[in-house]
Amino acid sequence: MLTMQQIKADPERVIARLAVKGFDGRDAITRVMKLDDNRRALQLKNDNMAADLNKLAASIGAHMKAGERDAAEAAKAQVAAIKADQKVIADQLDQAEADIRSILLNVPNVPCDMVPEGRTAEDNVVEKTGGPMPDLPADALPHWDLARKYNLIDFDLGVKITGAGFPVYIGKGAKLQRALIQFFLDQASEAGYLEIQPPYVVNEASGYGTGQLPDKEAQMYVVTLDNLYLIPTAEVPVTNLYRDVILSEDKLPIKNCAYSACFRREAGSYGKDVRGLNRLHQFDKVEIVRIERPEDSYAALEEMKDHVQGLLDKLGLPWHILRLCGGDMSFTSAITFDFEVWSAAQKRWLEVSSVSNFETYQANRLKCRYRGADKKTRLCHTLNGSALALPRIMAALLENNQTPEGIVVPEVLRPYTHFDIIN
RNA sequence: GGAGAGAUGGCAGAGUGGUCGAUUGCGGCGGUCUUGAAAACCGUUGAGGGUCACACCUCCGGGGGUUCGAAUCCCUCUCUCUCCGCCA
Repeated sequence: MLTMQQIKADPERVIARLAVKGFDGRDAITRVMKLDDNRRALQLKNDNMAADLNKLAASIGAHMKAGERDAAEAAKAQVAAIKADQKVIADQLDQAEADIRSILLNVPNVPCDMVPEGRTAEDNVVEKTGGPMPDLPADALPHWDLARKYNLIDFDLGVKITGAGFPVYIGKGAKLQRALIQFFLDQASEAGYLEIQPPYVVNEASGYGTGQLPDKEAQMYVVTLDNLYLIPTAEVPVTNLYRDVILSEDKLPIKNCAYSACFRREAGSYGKDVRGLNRLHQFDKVEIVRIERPEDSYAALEEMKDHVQGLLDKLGLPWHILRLCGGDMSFTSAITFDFEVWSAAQKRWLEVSSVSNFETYQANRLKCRYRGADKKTRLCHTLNGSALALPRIMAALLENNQTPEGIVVPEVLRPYTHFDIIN
């Protein structure tokens, strides 16, 4: 959530930038500023009354000791009078704080200056393109047919034991998955990310920390008996490691990576969007997370983009980077770059990574701060990105690398798969 | 699942109604001493609100209550630990 400081620093700019996200924030921002003025006035009144009460309470003790019963009783009467008034003020103060919070929770993050205007995915800007475009024959198969042909993935078995969107990987399909995970983790380690193996289930507080709650509980699987949530991404447990902490500045930047299974309910899509591996309820992903000093976060973002691009280049996949327009960005992000790979048989781009800077938006809710050289505590910037999500990488690899002899495994994966072709 | 104990500052650990935002130790920071370091000694060291800066206010797991006054008493919730049972 936004901080009062950043709103008060330049409310007009905040309103103008929120409009880029298609969010009309004028009402919310003006109201929240008024409420905050009111809150400060109430706070002052409340504090002064509390100070008086403290003094009176102390004086009662002194009077009692001195045996001055009457003076003590008089002070008690005074206390009772002030307390009644203070109760009213305190209630108003609580209300003002609650109002501010509930407004701010519904205001999205402010997109940074680099974010282009636009409403939908159509308005995203292609920033960069790379990788070799495959030249497949007209009868090239989509990955779901390849998966069946080579017995790599069984979607029907998944339906039998769990339901749609829970594929079963078999044989070389399973090994290719494992190879990709290990490859991604090794690459991240090499780039200086500390590997974390987090729980796949988190508590309510963590859900709030990264913003899945209170809004998006419908997108998560919930273990109601224990009030726990299956993680939709490793971002949730890993980022929450830094909830309610004050880091010393020399600990920054923090660079973590984590493999996890990810669970998403994602109801509401259909057709070719959900065919095969395109959209699943359970999938695997390696995530990178960074905690940065504010002045370093945009350099970090570039580094993360380079890292993801490097992975795609090493796998030999054709990719492009989209700079998301305001309307297509997530609620919490200040800027997001999506990586898509070309799926040659489906003839469409598939999103495989999303790299974002949240600036202080997430850190504010998490209370993730650091202490600078001046001893002051400040909010960190948080960033994360997929590096990478497996299913669509798998889909593109299968489709793009199909040959009459079989599916060729990219060079970099062979040390992990121990085979170089699927046939 | 059964029984018991506990939750206090970065950590350890005192504190059972007022002088306690909290003894002490460790750790951190600054200094004295030293060529330098260690040791020793001295000082300092939680967070949030508020203020130009002070003052002042709040916070001893969360919430509620008793009291003029609560870390301390009562209720309640959550979590952790120990023992037993079950178990990869």
